[in-house]
Amino acid sequence: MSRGPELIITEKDNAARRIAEILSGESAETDRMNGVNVYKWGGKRCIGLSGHVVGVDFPSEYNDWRDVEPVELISAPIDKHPTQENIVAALRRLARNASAVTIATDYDREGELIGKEAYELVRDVNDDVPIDRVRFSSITKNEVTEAFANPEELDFDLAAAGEARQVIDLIWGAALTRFLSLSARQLGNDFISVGRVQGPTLKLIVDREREIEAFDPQDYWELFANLTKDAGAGFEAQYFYLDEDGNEAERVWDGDRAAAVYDALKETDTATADAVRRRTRTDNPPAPFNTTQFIRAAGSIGYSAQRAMSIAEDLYTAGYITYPRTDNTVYPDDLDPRELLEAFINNRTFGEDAEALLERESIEPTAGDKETTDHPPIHPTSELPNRGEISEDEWEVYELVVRRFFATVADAAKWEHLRVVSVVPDVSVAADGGETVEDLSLKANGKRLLEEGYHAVYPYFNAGETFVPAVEEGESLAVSDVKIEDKQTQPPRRYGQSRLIETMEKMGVGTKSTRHHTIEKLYDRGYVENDPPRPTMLARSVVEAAEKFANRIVSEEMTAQLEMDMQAIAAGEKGYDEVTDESREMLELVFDELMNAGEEVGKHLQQSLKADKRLGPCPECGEDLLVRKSRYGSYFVGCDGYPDCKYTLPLPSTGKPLILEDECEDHGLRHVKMLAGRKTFTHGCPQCKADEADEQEDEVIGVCPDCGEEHGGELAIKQLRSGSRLVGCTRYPDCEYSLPLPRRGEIEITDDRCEEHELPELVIHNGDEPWELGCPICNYREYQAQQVGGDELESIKGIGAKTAEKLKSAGVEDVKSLKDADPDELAGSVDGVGPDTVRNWQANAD
DNA sequence: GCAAGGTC
Repeated sequence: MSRGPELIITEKDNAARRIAEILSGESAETDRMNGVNVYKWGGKRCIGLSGHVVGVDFPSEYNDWRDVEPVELISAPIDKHPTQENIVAALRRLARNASAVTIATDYDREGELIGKEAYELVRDVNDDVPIDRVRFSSITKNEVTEAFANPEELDFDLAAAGEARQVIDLIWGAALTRFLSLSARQLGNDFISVGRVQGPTLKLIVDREREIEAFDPQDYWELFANLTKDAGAGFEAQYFYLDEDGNEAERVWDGDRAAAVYDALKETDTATADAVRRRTRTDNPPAPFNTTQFIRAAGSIGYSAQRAMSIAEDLYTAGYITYPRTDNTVYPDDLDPRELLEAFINNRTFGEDAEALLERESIEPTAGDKETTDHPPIHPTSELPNRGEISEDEWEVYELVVRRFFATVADAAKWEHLRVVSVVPDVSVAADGGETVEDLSLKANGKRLLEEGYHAVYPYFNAGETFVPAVEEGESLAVSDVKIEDKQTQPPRRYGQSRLIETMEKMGVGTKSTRHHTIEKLYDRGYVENDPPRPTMLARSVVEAAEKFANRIVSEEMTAQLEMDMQAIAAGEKGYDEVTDESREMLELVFDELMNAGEEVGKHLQQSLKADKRLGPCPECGEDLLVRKSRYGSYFVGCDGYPDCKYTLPLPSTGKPLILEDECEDHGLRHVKMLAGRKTFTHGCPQCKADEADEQEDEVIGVCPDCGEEHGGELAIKQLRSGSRLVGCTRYPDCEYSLPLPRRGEIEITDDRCEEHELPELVIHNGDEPWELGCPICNYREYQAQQVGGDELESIKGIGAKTAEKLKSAGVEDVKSLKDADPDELAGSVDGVGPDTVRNWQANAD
């Protein structure tokens, strides 16, 4: 047995650092090995992996999609190989002479598998070192020391359950993806993918679109009247009746009847308050954040799922919030809410709220339904960021997390609901050729916030009140302002990103760490566009093909079945081989059907791909004009009749084109929008844009500074056929001098001239405020000067204007000198900055 | 160049 150090292996660097701190009593030092952090103290070494450091895949001879029949993948061998070479190498080096190894990966199924992967890597280089496993549900002193005092064994059955999932996902995903891609001849970047998680997610979106299309809107009417008590304030009440089942209904489906009730109400002066009901309702504070609910809340303040998670990950890495990937909605016992609140009392933004919360005698946090053992619900840590140090977006998300924590320890709110039903008795209603005498009912629901409770600290929920005055039963109310609104039933709404993630969670599809990635993947694959995501024709085709031949891959059943099998493997009731063999057999059956349908499926997919690019008829030959991509990566409009028809139209050079539903009335072409993040804009009909440019004469405004003297080139305002405008040389393409101009607005050429460049000052008229752009050369120079250069401190994540100022006064002027600085030394000379923060900046600068 | 799952 070797007498080397004892090695501890965690799932990620962050956990390694914290565990080392706890076990060493903060005396651990950081070493770098192959670019990986290794924490060392006494005879111990602690290294963090990066999740899975090995991956499963087919051997390289299966790499060529055209050489291998997709069906062959079902029985192909599967290899495990390192995917994070440097970490694997460091781990091997440390393991070789370790005297003991402890696996301390996350306490969940995937963590057990990651632990087994580490186990195998250790065993490769060290046959006899004892390997333990420790389990703890949060990285705190008590839990960690307790766990390390009572080490356990690795659970190989649980890890095997995870391995079965890996293999089944790989085989089904790879074989079917290759089959669809090959059949539609979509190889390279534009392959057509399916998988156990993306399949059902895409089907959700496609199914909803089918419902929307099949929806048959129904007309109905709603009636309202204003009721007034004495001379007091009026309130709105809505007409209702009892339907066949005796339920209250507000929608009137018969137009004649609606009109008759309207006429009758208009003739009415007074109604009588018939039933007044007052109720107090408790409005409990929300449960702690898990990933899904966090994404949902961030969505309600305008962040996409992807963006919200990316910000949360940054806040986590910086140490301001806990781990953002969690299913847990119950705070662990070791979280002392009082202590955490105290960390906020001196903060400008949160201090008052924290103090108010602390003033109460008891603090009882809320709890959700799910309690897991790997990570706590998302909550702020006791380390607070300076507002100026993080970006606006980061601050907004951070505030959301802080306030959610506040809400979970705040009091319930109390509402008073007041319902007033008023009746207009014995009204004659003339409809359907007859006349009836009936009582017309009007109802109003008011609500008033009696106790603000958690709303005081958590303003993200609607706490709006509806006013209805105190009315006594039998009281007489004046009727006025009778209104009738004609409406239509609406189709179901498309899933937004956060609703999609919630639904995936409910179906048990994907995990807290992957759901937002899956949605992003659907965008990347060209299956959905826009936000909320809308399916393309390709997506429908893929779902249709799958429904017909491989329904499992688009059904949530596959995950449900897999989950059961994994539990059986973990419980020792089923074997890994049994489960994977069964799955292989099922896929064989799928391919029995699929093999004969390749051509048909491929044709259908190709038609849909074309439909997704179709703009409308070619003016020269009548075939379809399609959005195409040039060899150089730019987009243009070309004819499907190519090479017989060579008609083309240009598209703007920025962004990725999205074909809109609107169609140009003149040319029958769909409008185009260019997606380019913040610079997204609508291009419109490309034919109109080209025509405009053809009609527009270039307007000369001065002499070209590059070639004017030598060749007499002049500067002119030009409108290009691609829709963009610029100031360019009349000798183009011999002289390429150009300055950008805004895409929109009318350009006014004033009589004022710039003295330096002898060009007229320009004014852009777009909307209310004219924009004085000035001399185009000066304007461009200013614009360039404003762009933050690569050597500016502020280009580093985590450094805002204020911090940059402080750093400069400490003698750190640019990125290079920051990277060269000694963290401890620099931290000593800048207020409110610790050495770890400096290290973070240095890492971000790379 | 396929999946889904970790982590960054």
